[in-house]
Amino acid sequence: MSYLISEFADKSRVNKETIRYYEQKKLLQEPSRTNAGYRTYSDDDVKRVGFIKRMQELGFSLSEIYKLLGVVDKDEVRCEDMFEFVSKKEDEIKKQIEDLKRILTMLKDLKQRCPDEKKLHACPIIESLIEEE
Amino acid sequence: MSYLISEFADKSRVNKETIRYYEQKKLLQEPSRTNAGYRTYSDDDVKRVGFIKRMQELGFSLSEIYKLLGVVDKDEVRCEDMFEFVSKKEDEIKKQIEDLKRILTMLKDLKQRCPDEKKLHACPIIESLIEEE
DNA sequence: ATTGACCGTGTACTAGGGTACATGGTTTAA
DNA sequence: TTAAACCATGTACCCTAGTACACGGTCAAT
Repeated sequence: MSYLISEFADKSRVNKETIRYYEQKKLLQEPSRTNAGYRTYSDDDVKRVGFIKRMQELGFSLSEIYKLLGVVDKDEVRCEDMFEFVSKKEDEIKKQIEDLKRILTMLKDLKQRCPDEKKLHACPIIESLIEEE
Repeated sequence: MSYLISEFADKSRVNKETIRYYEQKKLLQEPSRTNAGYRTYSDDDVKRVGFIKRMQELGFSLSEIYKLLGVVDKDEVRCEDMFEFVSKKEDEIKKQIEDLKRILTMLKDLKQRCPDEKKLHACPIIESLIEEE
């Protein structure tokens, strides 16, 4: 099974420009080519894009995914590396959730204490955010 | 206490280019100037930049912060629909928290697949992310 | 033989949040 | 008075994660 770029992109559920972009960013290895120079791809490549997309959904940036793929490609995959990588991300996400909860509280306060414009102009929440050190 | 731009930027812990950028984006009002045309700033301006930075950390974009600063500046126009603005932001944040919690669950699931003695095994995280649905 | 649907490359564009630099004026100290 | 260390403006450039063209080659069918 060998695909040209459009079919490959469809199978991977991304645009073909994105495929070229991933190649440029070295997330995909240089593909083999037909005599005419057309890129050709395999089912393994489809899996690789799937991996990239899943990692993205988990909140990893392309450069983080690049690092991980580098490890995968070198076959130096130690479970420990991946475990640490995921653990670090977990901490990041936990912190983000805590921050968002704090804002939520602040927004609720703002709505309750300053239900109209007049009160807004002397809103103690904004004041306290400005004063805080 | 009046500062030239470099001292002000240092006190606010941002670059002086960022100060000019914020001025351009109307997050900072036009500063007063010396005879030579040099911008001068006060301690209140330092507090204002502090507010901007704190709000940014909490996930607000500069244009959202601009709107919120309308309260501080007692600007009727920017304060219009503040209640709706805050309500909308509240919903957004709630959704973000739900998304992040979902991701957190997924990350935890991934970690649970790791064997106890991590160095001895092929990584099940990579395997489960690379295999198709 | 020509049309249309592919493919290739390179470049430019998006938004958000800045950063860097070129060119020139001002202030301060030796 | 001249050099360093500021300041001004404007423009170009960086990143992220792509998207959109323009211009040209290739291939299959009519």
